[in-house]
Amino acid sequence: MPTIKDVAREAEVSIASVSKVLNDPNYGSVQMRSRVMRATRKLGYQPNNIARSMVMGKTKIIALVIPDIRNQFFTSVARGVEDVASKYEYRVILCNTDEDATKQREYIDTFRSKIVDGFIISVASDRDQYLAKVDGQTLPFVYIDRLCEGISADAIVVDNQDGAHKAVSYLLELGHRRIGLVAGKSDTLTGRERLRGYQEAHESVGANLHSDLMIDGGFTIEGGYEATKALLGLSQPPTAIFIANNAMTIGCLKALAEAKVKIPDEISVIGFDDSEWAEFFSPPLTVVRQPTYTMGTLAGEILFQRILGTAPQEKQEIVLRPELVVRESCRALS
Amino acid sequence: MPTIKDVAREAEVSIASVSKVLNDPNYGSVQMRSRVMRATRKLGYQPNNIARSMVMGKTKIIALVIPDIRNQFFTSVARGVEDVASKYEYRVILCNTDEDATKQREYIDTFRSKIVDGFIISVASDRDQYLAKVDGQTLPFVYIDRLCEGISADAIVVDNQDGAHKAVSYLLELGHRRIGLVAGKSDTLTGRERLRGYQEAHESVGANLHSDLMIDGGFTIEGGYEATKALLGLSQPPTAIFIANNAMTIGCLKALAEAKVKIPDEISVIGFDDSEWAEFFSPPLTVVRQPTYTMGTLAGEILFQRILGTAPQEKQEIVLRPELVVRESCRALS
DNA sequence: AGAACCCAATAAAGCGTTTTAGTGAAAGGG
DNA sequence: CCCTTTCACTAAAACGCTTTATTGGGTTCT
Repeated sequence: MPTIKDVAREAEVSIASVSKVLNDPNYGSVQMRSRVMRATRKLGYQPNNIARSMVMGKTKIIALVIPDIRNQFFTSVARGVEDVASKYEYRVILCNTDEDATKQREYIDTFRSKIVDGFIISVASDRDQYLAKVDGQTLPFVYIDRLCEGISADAIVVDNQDGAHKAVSYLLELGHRRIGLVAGKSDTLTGRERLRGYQEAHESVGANLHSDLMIDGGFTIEGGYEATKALLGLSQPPTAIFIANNAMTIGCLKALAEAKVKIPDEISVIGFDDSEWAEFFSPPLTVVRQPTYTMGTLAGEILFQRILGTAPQEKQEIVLRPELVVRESCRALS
Repeated sequence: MPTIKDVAREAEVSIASVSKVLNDPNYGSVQMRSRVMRATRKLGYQPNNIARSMVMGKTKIIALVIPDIRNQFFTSVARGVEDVASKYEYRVILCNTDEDATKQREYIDTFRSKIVDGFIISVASDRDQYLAKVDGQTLPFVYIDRLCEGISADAIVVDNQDGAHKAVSYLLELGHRRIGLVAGKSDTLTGRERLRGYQEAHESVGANLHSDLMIDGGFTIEGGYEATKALLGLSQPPTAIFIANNAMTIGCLKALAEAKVKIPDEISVIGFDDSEWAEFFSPPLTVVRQPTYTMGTLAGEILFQRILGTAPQEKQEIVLRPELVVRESCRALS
C-alpha cells in the first residue's frame, strides 16, 4: 500500500503539500495540484484513516449497543442510525449485548479506548451503573428506548406507559376484565413503564388487577412462549392478552397456535411493536406501533450534534408517542 | 484521558515498561509490575486503540456489507458474524448497500483506507467489478450468499439451484402445472440460480415453462407485491407460487391478502427462507430454509483464518444445502 | 528604494502506542 | 578473576498522517 510519502516522492513535492491538496482542492498552484492528483491516481493511493484518526482525534465511527439485532425493533432502529451515520460519513459498529450487563461492560470498555467518537445505547439493565465510567463530555452517547435513570445523557424514548395504557384501555372498552400481561424485564424502565400503563388503565376505569395475570416474559421469544402457556393454564384464563414487546409476541403466538386457541374468537391479542407480517397475519394483529426507524435517525442526529459540538449544553430528552393500530385480533366481549 | 505517558510518570518507570507490563503480565520485576498496575488503576488508564492500531497494523475491526439489515436473512447472518467476531475480540461495522453498487463502492473505499482488517460481503450486483480493487492479499474478504464470479475469494454459499429445485419439484409432485415464480434480481448469481432451479425442476419432469409466469421481484417487498399482483391478474393465473426470497414473500402475502385469495385452497405458496413467524402463520408456511446464522459464523471463521494467516493458500468455497420445510401452505391439485 | 504583505511550498513537531537496540548490573562459568 | 550470559529496564525510532512555523520570492504600497 502506498503512503503519502510515496505520493510526495512521485509528485516531487513535500508530504505536507500532498496532505494539503488532498484536504483542500483549492490549495496551492495549479501545477502542483495536478502533479499531486496524478501521482495519487497513478499509485492508487488511499489515505490511511488510522493515522488520520490519531492526529485528528476522531475515528469517524460510532457504535450502536442493543440487546439483539434479531429483534425487529432494533433492526429498524439500527437501519435508521446507519442511514444518518452515512450522511455524516460515519460508520457504525454493531454491538449485541443479549441483555447481558457483562457484555455491555466489555463494549463500553472498548469505546473508552478511543475507538469510537460516540455511541447510542439501549441499556441491558438499568441496575448496572458502569456507564457512569464514560464521561459524557469526552465520549458522548445517547440513550435509545431504554435508559439508566441515574446517569444523564440525551435520550430518545417512547411514552411506554401511554402505549400500554392505550392498548389495555382498548381491551377494557371491549369489555375484557381478565387481561393477561406478558410483561417485560423488570430491571428496565421500559418494562416497568409498560407494566405501569397496564395497571393504570385498569385503575382509571376501576377494574380489578389480578396478580396471577401478570407474568414476566423477559422480553424474549421463549419468555413470551412460557408466559403465555402459564396464562393459558390458569384455572380462569384471560380473555385477552397484552404482550409488552415483539419478541414475546412471537412466543405468545406460537403458544396460542400450539394450544389451538383461536384469535380473536377465543382470545384477544394486542402486541407492543408493529412488524411487517402483523398486517397480513390472520387475523391481522392489533398492535401498539412505535416509530422505530425515526427513533434511530433522531438518536443519530442528536449524537452528531454532540460530536460536532453543535448541541445545546443541557441534555435533551425526546419522547415519542406510540400509536394504537387497530386491526382484527381483538373482539368485543358480549 | 490519561495516556501511557501519565501512567509511566505516576509509576515512575519508562513508557516502554508500562507497555510491556500491560501486554505481558509476566514481564519485569514484581515491584515494577505492581507499581504499573496501581498507577493504571489509579488513573483509570485505558490504552488508546487507535495508536495501537497504527503501530500494529491491525484495527481489530471487520465489516459486514449486506443489502439491508432489515431483511431477516441478513439480520441472522449479521448476528452470526458478530458472535464469532466477539470471540476473537473483534468488532463489526455494519454496512447497508440497499443493492446499490455506488454505495457498495463507497464502503469498499473506506475499507481500503485501513479501517478494517477484513470484511464479509454479500454483493449488490455481480456486474460491478470494483471489488477487484481490493487486493485479496492485503485486505482479506469473504463472500456470503452472493458472489462476483470474476473475483476470487473464500465464499459461503447455499446451493440455490437445489433449493429452488426442491420447492418447485414438490409443487409439481402435488400436480401443479402453472407455477408462478417471483424471481430475484437477475444481476445476482443467487437470483439466477434460483431461476435455474425453477426451470430445471420443470424440465426434469417434462413440464412446460410459461414465460408469463416468471416475474422479477427484485428481491424487495414492493417487488414481490407487484409481481404477485401481476401474476394474479393473468388471464390464466397460477395455481401455485414460488417466491425466491423472504422480502418478496412478505410482499406476496400482502398482495394475496388484499386480493382475498385463500392459501392453500385457492393458491399454494412456497417461500425461500424461513422466518420466525412462518411457522405459526395461518396457514403455516412451507419454505426452503437456509442455515442463516451458521452462514454468518462460518464466514466469520474463514475470515479470521485469513486475518490470522492460518488459512490455506487456495480459496475455499463452502456450499450449504437448503432444506424444504413442509408445512401447510401447499395443497395437492386434484 | 525600502517596508509591508502575500502566497507557494516545506521542514519538522506531534498524535499514543509498540518494539528494537542498547545500558548497566547481577549471575554463572572456566 | 575475568569473560560471558542473563535480566530489568529504558531511550528512541517507527507507524502515516495533519498542522504549525518558517523560508523565500514576488507584489504592492509609500
